[in-house]
Amino acid sequence: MPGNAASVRRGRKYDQVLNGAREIFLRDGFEGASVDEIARTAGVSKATLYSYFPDKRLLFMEMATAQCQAQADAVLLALDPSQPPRIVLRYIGHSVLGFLLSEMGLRVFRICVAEADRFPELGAQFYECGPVLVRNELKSYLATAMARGEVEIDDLGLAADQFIELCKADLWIKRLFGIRDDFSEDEIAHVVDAAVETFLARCGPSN
Amino acid sequence: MPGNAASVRRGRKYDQVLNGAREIFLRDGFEGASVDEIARTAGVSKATLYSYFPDKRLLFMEMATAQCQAQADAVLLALDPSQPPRIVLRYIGHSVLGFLLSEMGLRVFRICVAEADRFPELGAQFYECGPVLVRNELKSYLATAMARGEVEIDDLGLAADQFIELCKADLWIKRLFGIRDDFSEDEIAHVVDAAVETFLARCGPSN
DNA sequence: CCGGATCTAAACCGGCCGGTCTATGATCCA
DNA sequence: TGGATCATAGACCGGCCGGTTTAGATCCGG
Repeated sequence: MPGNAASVRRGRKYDQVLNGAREIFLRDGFEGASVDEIARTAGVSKATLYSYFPDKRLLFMEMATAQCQAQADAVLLALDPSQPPRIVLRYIGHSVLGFLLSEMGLRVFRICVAEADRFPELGAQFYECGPVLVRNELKSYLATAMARGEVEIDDLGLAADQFIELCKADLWIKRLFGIRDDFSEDEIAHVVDAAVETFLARCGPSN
Repeated sequence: MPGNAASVRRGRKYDQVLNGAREIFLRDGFEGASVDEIARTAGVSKATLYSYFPDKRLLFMEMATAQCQAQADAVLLALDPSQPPRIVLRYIGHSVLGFLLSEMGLRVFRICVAEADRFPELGAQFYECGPVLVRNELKSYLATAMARGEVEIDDLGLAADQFIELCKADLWIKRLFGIRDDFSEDEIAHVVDAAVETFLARCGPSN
């Protein structure tokens, strides 16, 4: 359930405030965003905003974790563990890259990374709500695939991490540092396919 | 040569200012760092600081790129291309992870990521001075190794990126989000070895 | 020992920010 | 209908920041 942090009130204007917060935080970052502008964008007075959220940081956390949850849930919903590795890995690769390369994924990641040391709960919460969920799902899929004899893996957790990392190759770092802004479906498919090939070369059935 | 940005003056106090800037920026981030404190730490008056660097952003860029250059150069210096893939890949893996997991590497990365969109030249410059150098060196090593028949690769650039990404698995994201602060040599060696194995499983000599 | 360049401390400026408070208006339920 | 709760606009506060300026100290080559 979404009630992560203490003393966040629910009520009629809750979503309204959160939407305004998302828009401004993602546009301007945590430090760059002004509470006045969030309130204005949300169509709410500053006093109202502060009656729902005790301070700026809690407001940001609530927004960021809601985004991650929604994203991770959407990915996991459509995953079919009965499919063979090539299919499932490609699906996960495209999902993960789709989020990481998207405007929202990029900005949430940037802000969480930037604020992680001045605001440690945020880093942990982001990690739990996003990367960990996908990683665990992939891990348990790999376990079932191994039970079917489709792959052969000793360290499931590390293997899952390796595959996720493989998917990021080239594209993600360029996006992160603004070298490139968007990528064709072909480019993404190329990287994902290469990730699948490399991954299965080590633990695939031919092994 | 270090003269990247326009209108940065050289002089007696140049390094002094840069050292103060490094200390405060890495401790507090870009927004968090105050120019007053940088000047104080550097043992220099604010007026002097502004006579060397036209503004805070240029000062930060100069500091960040100097750090990256130094780091990348140190790695590349000790690389011996005549060694076989397992040796060279392990060396590069340990070097890259050593930097990424270090206090300085972490902070430089965090700040550059955070400021990349409000400050696009910084993202590009960091990318060029750090990741790209290592990637290119690895790429050209892979080319020579392929000439010796030790590996078989069609897309050298993508392969280099894949290996770097494989090295990050598990450890780096935990460090980035503050889940863990330090890692044993054994943990690092385990991840690097797994990266080498996965990488060579696809393109190694047995293939 | 002089004179220009360099450095210094500290005051100063305009501006923005997070957060509080006040005084008024809307809503709702008994 | 009346009173309590909730929302509103916006003034207000203390504080910090990047950057400029001033007025004087210090250095150094000739």
